[in-house]
Amino acid sequence: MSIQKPKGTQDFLPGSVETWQYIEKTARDVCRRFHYKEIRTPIFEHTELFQRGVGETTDIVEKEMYTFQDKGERWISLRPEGTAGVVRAYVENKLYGEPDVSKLYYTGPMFRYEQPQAGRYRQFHQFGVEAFGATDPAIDAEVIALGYTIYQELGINGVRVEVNSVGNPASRAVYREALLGFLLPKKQLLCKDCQSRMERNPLRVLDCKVDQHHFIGVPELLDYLDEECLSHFAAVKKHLADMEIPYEVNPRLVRGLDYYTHTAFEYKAEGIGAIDTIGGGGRYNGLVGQIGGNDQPGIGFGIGLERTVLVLAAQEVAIPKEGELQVYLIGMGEAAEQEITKLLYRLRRDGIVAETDYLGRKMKARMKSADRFQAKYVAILGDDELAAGTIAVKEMSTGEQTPVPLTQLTDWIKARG
RNA sequence: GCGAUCGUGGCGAAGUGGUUAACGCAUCGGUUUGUGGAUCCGACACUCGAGGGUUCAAUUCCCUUCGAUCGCCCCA
Repeated sequence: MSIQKPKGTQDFLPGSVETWQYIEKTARDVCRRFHYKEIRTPIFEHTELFQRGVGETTDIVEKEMYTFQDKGERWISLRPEGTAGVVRAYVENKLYGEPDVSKLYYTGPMFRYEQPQAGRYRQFHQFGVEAFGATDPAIDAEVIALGYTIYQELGINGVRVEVNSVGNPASRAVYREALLGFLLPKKQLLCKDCQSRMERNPLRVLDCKVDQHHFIGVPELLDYLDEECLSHFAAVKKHLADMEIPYEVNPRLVRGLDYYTHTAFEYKAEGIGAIDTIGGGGRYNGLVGQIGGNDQPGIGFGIGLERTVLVLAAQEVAIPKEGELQVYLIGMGEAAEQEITKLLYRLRRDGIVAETDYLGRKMKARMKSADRFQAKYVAILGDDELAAGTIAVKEMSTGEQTPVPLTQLTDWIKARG
């Protein structure tokens, strides 16, 4: 039996990889204008980084990481998300010593051992940004706007931005108690999932899809935020409004990673199966300190690229094509073939996308190839042309054929486009 | 981790416990020994994800395993 790719991984073949390039190019360009710089960090890190950063009790760290011991008996994990590694690099390279806010972006593969389903893979890809060193709510809004702009410029419609504040650890602890006080008497009425959520992460109970009617009168997190949290959240919303970023406050938006404080947000889209979150992030003011740096605030998000691809496909967004074949060369006879080798290389160096036949096929088959490649022109060189020092150039869309001096082929193609 | 459905040539897709595994698309060749996108003719699966079992006989029945799709949990 031939070897198959590991479960939950994908090959990105020519024809679909262009979509990925389009997303990456667009995202990079938006980051450039927002003045974020790329950072590249290892795909694997010490396991401890994720235990400390993502949170020891999260599902991700508890049961979804690809963890192994290397030959030096170090515990290593493939990164399950992007933030922890960037924070580590920020601390290790003492970027906090720089006078300005560190505004970084990254893209690459992440790994989680999960059951694959629509929009979920074991190796998946994220594009993310992180901004360190500022607590100004304007940065929160900038980060949210950046992500929104990427979706806009990709040509995706109907992306919803949901925002919330999860407060600081102190106010969240108070809320947690109040919430449990409300839920405990109703515990038997709730679905099985919620009963187990109550123990592991009570805030997530509010996400429940079956039992919403039990939650009438439930205490809301926003009511438990202190003055500082509230004014920060208000300022974020003000900045979003100033930029005319459409957003909705979702008081029940809770994120799955432990490190979030204050601002939490998600980007949502319809039509890609059971999953609707295509990106998400938030502020993490305690994280840098936990990783071992001096305590700098930070905020960021991650965009799920597989999910973005699904949305682009669902909305039938046209992907701009690049590198289309301009000319297909055909040489008939030994002398002509020799000349084709030289001509082909010269065209390519001159910036023309050029191709020829390598299967020794007949004229008709070569024409078919050129047609399949959607070549703009076919240039045919035989004994007659060779003697005249020209090449017969056929424009495929019109069928019109003209002799062009061999030395002028590049200029002729460039002039005609 | 749990559940459902599925796995036949490059792709899509029929099929049956038993002599040659439909068909469509694509591909290749021919009709035209230097000209594509149309038509016609022809070629193209020692084999039905893998392993084992039942049977005189299995692609078709059973088990295991691998994978895919979708959903739950969780998340991007």
